[in-house]
Amino acid sequence: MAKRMDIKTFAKELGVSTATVSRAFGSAGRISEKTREKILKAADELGYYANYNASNLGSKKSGSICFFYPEIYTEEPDYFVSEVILGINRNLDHRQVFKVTPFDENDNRILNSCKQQILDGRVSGAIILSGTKGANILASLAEKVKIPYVIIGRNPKFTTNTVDYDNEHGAFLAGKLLKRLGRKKVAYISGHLDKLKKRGFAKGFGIEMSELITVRGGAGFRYGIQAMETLRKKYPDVDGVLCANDNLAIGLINHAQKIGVSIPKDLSVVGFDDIAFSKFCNPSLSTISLNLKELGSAAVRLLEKQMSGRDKSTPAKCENEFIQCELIIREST
Amino acid sequence: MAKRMDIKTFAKELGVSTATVSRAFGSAGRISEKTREKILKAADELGYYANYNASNLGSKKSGSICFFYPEIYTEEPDYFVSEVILGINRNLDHRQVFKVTPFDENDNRILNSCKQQILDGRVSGAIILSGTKGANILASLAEKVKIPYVIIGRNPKFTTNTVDYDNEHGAFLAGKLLKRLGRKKVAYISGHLDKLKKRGFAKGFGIEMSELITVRGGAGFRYGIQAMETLRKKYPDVDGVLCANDNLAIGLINHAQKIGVSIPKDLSVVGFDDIAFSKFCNPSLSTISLNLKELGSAAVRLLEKQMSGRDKSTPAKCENEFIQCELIIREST
DNA sequence: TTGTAAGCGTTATCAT
DNA sequence: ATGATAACGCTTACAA
Repeated sequence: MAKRMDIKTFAKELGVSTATVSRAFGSAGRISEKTREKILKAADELGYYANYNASNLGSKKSGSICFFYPEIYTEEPDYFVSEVILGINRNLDHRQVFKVTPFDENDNRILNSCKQQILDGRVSGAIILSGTKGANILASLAEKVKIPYVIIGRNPKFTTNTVDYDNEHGAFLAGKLLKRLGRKKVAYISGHLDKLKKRGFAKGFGIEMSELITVRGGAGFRYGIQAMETLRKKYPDVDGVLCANDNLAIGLINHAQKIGVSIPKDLSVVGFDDIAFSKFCNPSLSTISLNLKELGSAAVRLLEKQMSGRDKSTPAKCENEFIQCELIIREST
Repeated sequence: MAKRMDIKTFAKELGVSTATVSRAFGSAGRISEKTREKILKAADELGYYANYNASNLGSKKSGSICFFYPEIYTEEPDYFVSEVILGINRNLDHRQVFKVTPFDENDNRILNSCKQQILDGRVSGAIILSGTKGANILASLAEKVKIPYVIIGRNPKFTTNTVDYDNEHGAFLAGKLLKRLGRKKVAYISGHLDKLKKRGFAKGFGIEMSELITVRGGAGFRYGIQAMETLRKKYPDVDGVLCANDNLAIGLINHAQKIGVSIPKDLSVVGFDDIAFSKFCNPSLSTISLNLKELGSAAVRLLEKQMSGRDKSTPAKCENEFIQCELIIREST
């Protein structure tokens, strides 16, 4: 890094003290509007900026807002996450620095690096996408070091500061829909957070969970293709499916069309998440909308509530936000 | 933040000096393997971590690798960017902290915040997605403060440390394809970085640029729908299009099908970028592949070359990387 | 409202 | 190989 002007030489240049300069940039007052303006103007001209690390060290304040999420897609971008990020970004005060950090469940080096970020003061607020062990570890850590954090997704270990949505109810709606459409035999294509989805789906369709056919899916289009293959070979009489996520559904539909299975005539397909693409596939995808962007927005609201209503030692505990699932009926059912 | 153990008390606890503790975590040697191990073990047990800001301040080293990109999609996630990020993430040494920072061309507050991040030492290496004024500003800044940076995309103002790809040639391939398919009249649906694409497209199809019909598109599905409307109303005889990006193409195809235009019979559609989804639409999308992930990987390679082969005051100038465009023929042509 | 100076928790320089 | 200590560049009592 190039050497930059420091506060001392800048202050000397202006004939004021370093304290005054510092105050000009802060929001604590204790400075006349006139000198503040003078200093800000001079800073702009002379190119003075406070050193970030020094500033944080001095004030004992720290870092940026950080979004931690498990990286489960490796070949394709995770559209779910992309849209949540969109929601976060749009609602975050843009003076806040926002950092996006994927972590790999199975790579301890990466997970440790995330842990350390929380521990060493780089993160002043964390948004954590739930659903994996790693997420739990990070959330516990945030709790322990008492930084504001919010968890997206239900998590039995954390009952406060979460943004929740009801996978079970969403899947229930899907099951009910397929029943109403007169489908005879349904299957669930698994992926992520399957337990609740299966339960809801079976209930909605009016069968026991034990009767529900489950086909292994995954995360990403290709798993949808595989699942469709399995379906054809092992369960040719299935005429309705719920997929654990939209990508899976899109891959499945794609392959169905290739092998001459007509959607929705032969097979009704319901996705999960409602990513932006779902509206633009052909056939467009019926799906359970999780209101992804709203999920991100709510997380930010919760985080900011904690950061503001806060005695300096402990972040406030906030009530949870709840995001309603919706059934979006399009052409694939 | 909760108060944590600092290096002094930790060192005292162990009966060593703070310097020794510091060395145990660093890589500069000057410490016996035995004491290092002892210290690392104790740190783990007692929960000691170096404070990030203090550490950076002391060493005059700074921050993280940062990816700056202009946020042009607001309603939908930017899939182009998502895939580039994937490429970056996969190739970055995971000890590096990676920060993703969208900026808004038109919001000076955000742009300033980015500038400040570069200036105040938070960023130790920048990857900048080119194509906008803001990108130029940030790149100039990086150049000025002498941090390693790489620019993705051609930029006449920066002739070194760039990862380049040839939009013009890609579009040329698209034009040639449509010609070969016997299409009579083509149009270009605009979006981003249009000039070179138009030139290449016209050349490939064998017409003058002035003869090329251009329909206003944008970024995002919805603009594809609009463009298809325009096409129908104003240019019903167009039988082949190149869209500036895949989203545009997908939206266009979607609407075409709704209004009874058969793809590719009535209209051949070529996209640009080759996002993951293009393979899974129906019809699947013929497109110019920019090898998005490879773009990210190359950027990291270049950045690391600068950071390693570096005398301490100035990052090395590195040769550019060049990523080949490819024509991917699928069902939409 | 402003200045002085004591931290903030490291790293790096010199000794030893 | 280790220890003492002066930076590092800022913030914030405390004084004026």
